[in-house]
Amino acid sequence: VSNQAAGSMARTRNRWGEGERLRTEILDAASRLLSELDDEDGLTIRGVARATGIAPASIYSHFADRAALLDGLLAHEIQRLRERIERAGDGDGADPVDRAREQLRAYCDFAATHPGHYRILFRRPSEAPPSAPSPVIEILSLFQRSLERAEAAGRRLRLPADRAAVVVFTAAHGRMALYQANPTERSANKLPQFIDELVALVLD
Amino acid sequence: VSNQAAGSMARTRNRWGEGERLRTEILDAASRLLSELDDEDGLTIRGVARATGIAPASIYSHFADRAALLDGLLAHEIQRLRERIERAGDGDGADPVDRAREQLRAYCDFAATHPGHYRILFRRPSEAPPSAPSPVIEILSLFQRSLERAEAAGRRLRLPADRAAVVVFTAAHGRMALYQANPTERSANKLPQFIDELVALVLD
DNA sequence: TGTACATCAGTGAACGCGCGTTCACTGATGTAC
DNA sequence: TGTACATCAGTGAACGCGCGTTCACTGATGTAC
Repeated sequence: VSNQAAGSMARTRNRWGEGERLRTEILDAASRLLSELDDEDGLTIRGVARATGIAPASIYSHFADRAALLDGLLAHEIQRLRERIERAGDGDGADPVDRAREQLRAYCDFAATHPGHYRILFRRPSEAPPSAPSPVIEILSLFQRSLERAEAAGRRLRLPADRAAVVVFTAAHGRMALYQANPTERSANKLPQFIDELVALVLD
Repeated sequence: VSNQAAGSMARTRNRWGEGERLRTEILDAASRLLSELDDEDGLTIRGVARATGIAPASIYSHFADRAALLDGLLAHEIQRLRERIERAGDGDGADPVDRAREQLRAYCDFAATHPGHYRILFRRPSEAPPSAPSPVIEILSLFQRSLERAEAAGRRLRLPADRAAVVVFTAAHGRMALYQANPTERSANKLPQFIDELVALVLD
């Protein structure tokens, strides 16, 4: 049974004690919607309810309000991206620099193929105090750890690993933001070259 | 006479033949609004009209619709930023690398102090065909020219100037986007260091 | 010089719409005795 | 085993709101004769 279809498709309600499953269904539907709209403005309570196949009021059993829904979606997407990057770094090739490069590729690939999901990652959660670190910092840490492993394996960096990670991560993000503002095929083709140059720049 | 005040302040209408002046007033009011909201969602026809001190219908004499208004605002802000960067590069210090660094500083400073204006720069204009270059490319070109001047003055780069410009610009943009998602004082204090590292990375 | 008319800058009221949120509810499934 | 009741998952209708856009208009300033 598919829930992604519009109106006519009836949803079978969850069984007793399984009400929490709807939370995941809502997030999945919102995620699907985000990939079509590629813009969080279109992510409305009513729109998500339509995409999930439920009544708008049903959202409120699982999220306090629209802001909480977007926060939940952000956490959902951050986790998806983190898993992808970690998997990309698990390659059996022993060279830690190659693995860091693979992680960078996974990051850029996610941004290129899921622009809507990517954009939401940089939202500041609404409930969090201004002092709390943005969730994207988690992603930055992944790159930092990879560079530290490369250093531990004897590769020399031109900057301390934490600073090099900031350069690599911000350049990748900036590049993808630029690509999203101007997604030409020519630009997409140059992405691998960009990644290679970026890694080469921080290596000694 | 100030137009920035709310309702009670009456606006004196422009004289015959000077109707075009309202266009600028609208863009200025929208720009002011953008710096308060730091979010383009809040930029509504009615909101801009309120900030300008005119009736919503009056916007339509100068902009076809809301999308055209946002396009006009984008062009307005791009020009402001370009002027700042060009002025920063006009320093009397002869060293072209110092001048490039100053331009980069001006760029980051604009992003840090005008987050709302900065964010709108990466909007894709609505009327433009998908093949048209995004207006931010203009800014990228400024950095490329600076690096080419440095090369012409005998400084060696680790990458061709056009590729180095992409790295420098995207890293700066990514860094500022990260800062906006997570604007801590600690992060702001490290900005000069980041800029220095970035310039050093592309130099041989 | 007067006067009829055109043009200009801008308005006020109304339209239909989709939104976030609330509230009393329904019907199925579990539990206590 | 039956039965009264509690709890669960989820609904339908309604609310008030601000939005983009349209339309016929107003009053001041210019121009033709």
